Amino acid sequence: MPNTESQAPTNFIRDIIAADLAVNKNNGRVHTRFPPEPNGYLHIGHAKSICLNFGIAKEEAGRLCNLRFDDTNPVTEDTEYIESIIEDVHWLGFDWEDRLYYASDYFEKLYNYAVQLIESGKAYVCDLSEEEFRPYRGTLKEPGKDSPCRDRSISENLELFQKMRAGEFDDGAYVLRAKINMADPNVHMRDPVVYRIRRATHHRTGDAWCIYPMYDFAHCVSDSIEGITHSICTLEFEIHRPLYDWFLDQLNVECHPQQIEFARLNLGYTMMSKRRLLELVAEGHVDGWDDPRMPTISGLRRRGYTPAAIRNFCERIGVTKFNSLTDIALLEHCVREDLNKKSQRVMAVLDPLRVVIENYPEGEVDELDAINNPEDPEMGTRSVFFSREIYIERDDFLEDPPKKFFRLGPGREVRLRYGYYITCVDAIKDPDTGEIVELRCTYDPETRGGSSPDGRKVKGTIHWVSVAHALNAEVRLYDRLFTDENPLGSENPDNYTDLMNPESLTVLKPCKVEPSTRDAVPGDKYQFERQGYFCVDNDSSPGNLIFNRTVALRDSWSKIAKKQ
RNA sequence: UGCCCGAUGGUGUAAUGGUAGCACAGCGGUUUCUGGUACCGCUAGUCUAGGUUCGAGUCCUAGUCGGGCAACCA
Repeated sequence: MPNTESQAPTNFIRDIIAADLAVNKNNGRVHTRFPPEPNGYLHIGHAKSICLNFGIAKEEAGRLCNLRFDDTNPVTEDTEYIESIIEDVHWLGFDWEDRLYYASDYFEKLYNYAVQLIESGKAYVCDLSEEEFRPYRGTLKEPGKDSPCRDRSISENLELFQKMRAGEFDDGAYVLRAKINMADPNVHMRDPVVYRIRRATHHRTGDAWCIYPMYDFAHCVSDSIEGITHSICTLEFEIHRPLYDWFLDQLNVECHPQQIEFARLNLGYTMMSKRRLLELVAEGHVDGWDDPRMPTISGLRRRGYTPAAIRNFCERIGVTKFNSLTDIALLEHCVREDLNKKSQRVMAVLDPLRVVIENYPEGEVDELDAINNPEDPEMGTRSVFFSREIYIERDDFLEDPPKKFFRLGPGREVRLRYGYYITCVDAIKDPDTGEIVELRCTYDPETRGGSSPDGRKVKGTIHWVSVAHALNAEVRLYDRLFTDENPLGSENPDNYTDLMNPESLTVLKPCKVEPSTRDAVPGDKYQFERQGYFCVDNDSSPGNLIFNRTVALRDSWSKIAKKQ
């Protein structure tokens, strides 16, 4: 079935696949894979790759996409990351059926392929240490020179490699190198390391191995083993492609996938480096991988983003080979668009100002009808409770309202959403600070439900919550994590923590929310009318409601106010 | 002075030799019991110089600018 969510725009990778299909390459098969290393949590940049790889597979029946963990470096990898990655890819809405693989599953095969390489004289065991080898590698401009071990006999290489596996040498004492060309202008082709000795307990194979294959060898062979047709990766691997092809050519395998590179996602005011993200977590600059300010999938989930919004974003940004910096406003647009259609509306007062309706009888309660979602009548209606004392938003009242301010002011009339028209008759101030502590208003009983029999118009409608019925809640407002659009793009990328936004988190407490949210559970999403989309946080509980602001509503008043 | 890749409005992208289009952002308007949504309109672009062609964003040449590459990381 074609993708019904949106007609996916074409891109150069789809074009390549279409061209391959046209000449019946791979017998018409299309098989991709998403190959994360389990050394960190997935971020929105990985979502781009996931949507691309799984998206291509989803396009037509018979196409497949594997999930494969590229777990060849036990030092940095962990099962915690495996679990989070599996959860995140599923949450995004993709499925690999029974094709969950690990490069570590192929360790034995990989070893045998390495032996094959040695036997054909294409690899040798080198006893130069990392440091000793450095001068042999040459520079970007100058060729390297051959290792003294380069001409070791095949039988000796075989024996040494076997002993490497058997644990007879110290870490780093020997490596297996591909015998390619020390003068190649591409430094990755200058006899790259294929296997290194590393006594580290692997999260899946334990201590079964003390030698581990390098990426360039493990990755192409793993792709080949799985019958991958199109091996899609990011631009920084472009320079590795000749090596990818070299290994598969030497090994004479039946499946030789085509590596295709695309530009990774860069998003403004955040960063996509797993290493840097890990630092933010480890150094306590954020609350964890799922801190709602993080660009991780788990952070976005906790923030209230939906899988559909993220998938849609990934479609819209396109796929090219050009390094770009995507405007965060596009991501925000995508969540608003999705949440607007789906969210239950509710009234919540974030910065409460008490209002007494002087002519409303004490002790009386009115039950009013409110629409749950004007975008979706099927979501029905609910009751909101009105009484003599209510809270309104502090910034919905101005003592000296400027032009075009449609809300409350002395002597002004506004509509309470789904309620009555009220007119402000007095503003009571704290005698010491001058701060307004309470408003005195009157209501027009004829305007119940929000319209007047005489047809008079009010320009403003404001949200409110009955004091007697309001629930207390904590509300967490989030802003961009960095003050710089490209925090790692400065001259000194190491100082990125200097660029962190001290106001990225604002906690509001106590806020006043409608009683209909009483039983809200983590993950529940609401639109707080006139304010934004909010999501119940993981820390929330029935007696202690906590909401995260996913994204604010578009606010044209703030633009007008700024201009004045 | 090495190798690889790239260049289209402010941003992200489309146009496969034939009217430079879409989305976001910005600006203006209509509708509205959310200053939301929806709808309408406006602003704004082919890195430069040559060449091929009836015709070039697209092909060729030269230049300019940007990114990547020298881990026993992926």
